[in-house]
Amino acid sequence: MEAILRDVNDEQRAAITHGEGPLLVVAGAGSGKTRVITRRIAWLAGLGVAPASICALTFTNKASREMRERVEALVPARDLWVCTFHGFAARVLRRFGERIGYAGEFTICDTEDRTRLLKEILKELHFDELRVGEVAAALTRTKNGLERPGAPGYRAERVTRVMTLYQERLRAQNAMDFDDLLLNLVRLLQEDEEARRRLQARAGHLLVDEYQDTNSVQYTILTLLCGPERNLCATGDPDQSIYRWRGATIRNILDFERDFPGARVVTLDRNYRSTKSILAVANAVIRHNRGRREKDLRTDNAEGIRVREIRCLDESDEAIAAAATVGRWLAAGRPANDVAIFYRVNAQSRTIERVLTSAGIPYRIVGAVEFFRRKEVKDLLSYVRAARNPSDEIAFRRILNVPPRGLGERTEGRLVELGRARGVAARALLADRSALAGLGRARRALGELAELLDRIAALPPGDPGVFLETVADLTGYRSFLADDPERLANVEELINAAAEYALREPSGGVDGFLQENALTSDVDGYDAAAETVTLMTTHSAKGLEFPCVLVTGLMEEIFPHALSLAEPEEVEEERRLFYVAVTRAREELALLHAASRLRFGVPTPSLPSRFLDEIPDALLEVEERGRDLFLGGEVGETGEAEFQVGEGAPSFTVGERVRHDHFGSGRVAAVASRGGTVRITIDFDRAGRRELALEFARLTRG
DNA sequence: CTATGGATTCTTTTT
DNA sequence: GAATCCATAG
Repeated sequence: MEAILRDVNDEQRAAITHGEGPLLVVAGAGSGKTRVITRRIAWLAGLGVAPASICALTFTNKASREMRERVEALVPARDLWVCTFHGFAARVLRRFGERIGYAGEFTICDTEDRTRLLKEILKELHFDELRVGEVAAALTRTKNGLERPGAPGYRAERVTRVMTLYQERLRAQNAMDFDDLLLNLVRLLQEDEEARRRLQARAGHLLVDEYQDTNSVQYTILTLLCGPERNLCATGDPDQSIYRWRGATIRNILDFERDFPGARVVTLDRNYRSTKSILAVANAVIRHNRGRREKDLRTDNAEGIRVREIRCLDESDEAIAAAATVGRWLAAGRPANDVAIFYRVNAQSRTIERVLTSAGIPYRIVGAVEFFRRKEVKDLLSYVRAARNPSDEIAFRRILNVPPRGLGERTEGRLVELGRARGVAARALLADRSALAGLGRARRALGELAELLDRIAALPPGDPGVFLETVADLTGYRSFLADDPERLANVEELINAAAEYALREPSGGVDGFLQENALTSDVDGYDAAAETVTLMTTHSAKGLEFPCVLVTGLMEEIFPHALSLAEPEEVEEERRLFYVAVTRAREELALLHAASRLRFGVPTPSLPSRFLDEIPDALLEVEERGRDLFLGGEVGETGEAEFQVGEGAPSFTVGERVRHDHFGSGRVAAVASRGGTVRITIDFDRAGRRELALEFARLTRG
């Protein structure tokens, strides 16, 4: 018990040890919020609350994984539910789905599946004037209960028709999209009293992280789930609300006391993460949001070094500046995983990657081209889906002609048409010889496909690793990809991921694996042990912290993003996003922007972000870059970054005396090449032994 | 039916 | 610049 209350302040203690009834923890960035939640769970367990009646919900997989790990460090957490809202819904619906009309092995459709389906419907109905993106947006808005009443008109009517058809098609395939998961959970909780009672027991103590990001559907889930006991502990920070576009309403957190009368409210505003310099920047910027309760984060941490603003020429130059800054940190002896680089949109990562690669700086991207969304991975998984859920037409049509077996558009169209006419899934037709009679030459190939799918369907579903291995084998997918080693490697990685899942969740089986990866974008924590710089969007950075942070692309129309500029409220959300970025940093923070950027491939002048103007000059150390200031980097004729390291990095021999800007003088103990970089180990006279990246260390002899 | 190249369109952020 | 769509040749 003592461990649970070690190193906590009065407010944190109050939250951790709060008894029954609703509790709201308004927790500023870096104020120990996760610590409070995890210890509160441990505290409850210590009081004798059964772990099986504690349930902690988060928004991202990353957050739930971290929370689970940290709880496990305190108490045995096997029976505890720690998962995302969507994960929770999927798990529940897998068990109770048939009570609201879904078969057990329903399919979860991702964004790509949704886009495909919508596109097809638009084509079918000849609604050429509607764009997929527009309909998709309307769909989510509607499902999240935010569609404004709006003027009913010809266009809106058509959108509604598409949405209705979309929903029917999903239903017919025994499939749900992400939004349906939550909606169906609401339906289950509302309509099925027994299920509700059982789930309420499961959520005897309900904890929700990032409460400011809940939307109205999630809010409904929470109120239904926490039942009359109302043992709901919500934590959040209005200043970090960044999912308005997904329907999140700050109202939920602002109205907590009204929604849950008698709630206790604890405010944590002491920051334990960042230096004073960094917090000053964060406070200065967020102050510009209106309609916000005045609150500054305070800290007893050191002043620290000033936040750096780096003015660059263009995107390549910005990437070079980022690499050079990272290089300096590495050279100063920081491990690479101390460092994170943030950007506003995923597309920005490409340039940075290129430069980091040529600079030999190891990096890892969190959530970019998501592993489970890659073509080859989705193809193989579609075989599994089609075999496990015979109604899954999206999956079936995806693999119909992959690898190519002479079944083209025509055949696909006929199959679908025929299926619709008979009211069965296209795949079911394969079993029916007479149905195929009119299909001419394709019949033979279809027969073979039917046999293949039957064989897959007959495989034991217990071990997903073996299952996928066999699927890759039976489909001939490997030889199909024979001359594409990168994709082939992805296939192997998928099989590995399945095998790993089998070890982690022995009872999950291939269906559990399907479900998990539908809700996971990349192979998280895949090489967590590796010493690498982390690249990610600012959205994915929420909840994390790093000693050294670089925020790139601080230009108008990027950050804040162009699409947010029309609405003041959306600009405020961008500002909160920037606030999130800044408050991730513990010790060092650099803010980068460029005078020019590529827009649809055309160089376009760009202004520094308004957020930079909101920071008082005195808080920033400005680094101005120009052609002659490049630290070994140069913009080549192609506009590509060519990162060269000085005059060819000088070589040193073991035993030689060297000098370093920061660490002073010392003796070379070892030189080794690792992962494309030359690492040099030096015994410094005063700083002790350090391993540095030679190319960035800027060592001199003597 | 497939492969190809040229035209077109596109851009937030996540589950 | 890149991904996706579409028309045309093989």
